[in-house]
Amino acid sequence: MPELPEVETIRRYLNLKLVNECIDNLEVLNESSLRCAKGLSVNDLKNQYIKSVSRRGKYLNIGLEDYNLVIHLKMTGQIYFNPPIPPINHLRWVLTLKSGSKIYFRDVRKFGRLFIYPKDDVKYLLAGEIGPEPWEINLSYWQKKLKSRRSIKTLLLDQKVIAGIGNIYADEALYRAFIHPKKKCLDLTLKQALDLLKEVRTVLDCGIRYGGTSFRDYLGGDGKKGNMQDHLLIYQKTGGLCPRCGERIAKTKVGGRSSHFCPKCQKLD
DNA sequence: CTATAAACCTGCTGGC
DNA sequence: TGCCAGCAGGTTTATA
Repeated sequence: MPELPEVETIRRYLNLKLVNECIDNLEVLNESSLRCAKGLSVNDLKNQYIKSVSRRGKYLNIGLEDYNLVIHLKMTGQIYFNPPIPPINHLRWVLTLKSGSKIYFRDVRKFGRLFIYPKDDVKYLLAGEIGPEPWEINLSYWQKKLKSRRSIKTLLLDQKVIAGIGNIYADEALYRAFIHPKKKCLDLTLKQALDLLKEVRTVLDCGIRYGGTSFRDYLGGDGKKGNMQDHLLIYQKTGGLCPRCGERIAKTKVGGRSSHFCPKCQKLD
C-alpha cells in the first residue's frame, strides 16, 4: 500500500510518540507477519527503550537499545497508534508500551512483515539491499543506472536503484516529466533524465506534504487519511482527460503493474 | 540481462 | 441478485 511519502508520514508521527518509551510486550496474532533474526524472540524486546524511528525507502525502523524493529507494510499494512477504537479484523500484532500506549498492526493481505534484528545487523539490510534515497542521488550515479535496456518505469520501481518509489509516484513523475513508462532508459536524453529525477523528488515531496495518498487502506500515524489522492494528475485516471492537452488518459501494463499515461504528452518514439 | 508470470493473501468491483 | 474474472500503494522467485 504505502510508498515513501506514506511511510514517511507514519514515521514522523511515530517519532513524536515513541522516542523514550519502553516496550512492555509484543503480542503476535499472525506468526507469518513476524520474522525474527536467528536466536531472537519477542521476549527479547521486553524492557527495551525506543531510541529512534527512522525510514529507508519503504522500510520503517524502530530503533531500540539492542535491536531494530523493521516494518514493511507491503500492500495493505496499517499502523494504529492508540486508536479510539482498536481494530479487530485482520489484526496481526500489537506492541504494548510500559506507558500503556499500544501500536496495532492491521494487514488484510498478510504481506506486511515485522522483522526483529540485532542492532548492528540491520545496517547490512538497509544499506546493502536498498538503493539511495531519491534526494541523495547525484548525476553520475543516475546516468550510470540509466545505461540499461530496461524500461524507465521498471527502473524507477527497482528499490535497489532508487528507494521508495511505487506505482503511484512512478506514474506521476513520468507524466510530469513527459516520459512514456515503456521508454527504454538508454533512449532518454540528458534533459529527460534530469527532469525525471527532479519530478520524482517533487512528487514525493508533495506526497509527504499532503500526508500521503489514501486510495483505500492507507492511514497516517494519526489514524487519518492522507490528501495526496486529491492532487494526483494521472494515476487511476484512465479515460479521463489529460490536464495539459485534453487527450484521453490511457492505461497499459509495465512490469506487471498497471501504468497510466497520456498518449499525446508521453510519446514512445 | 530483460521481461513476464506466479506466489504470497484477502476483499472489492464491474460485467454478464 | 449472484457469480466470477480481474484488480489492488509490494517484493521475491521461477521460468522463457
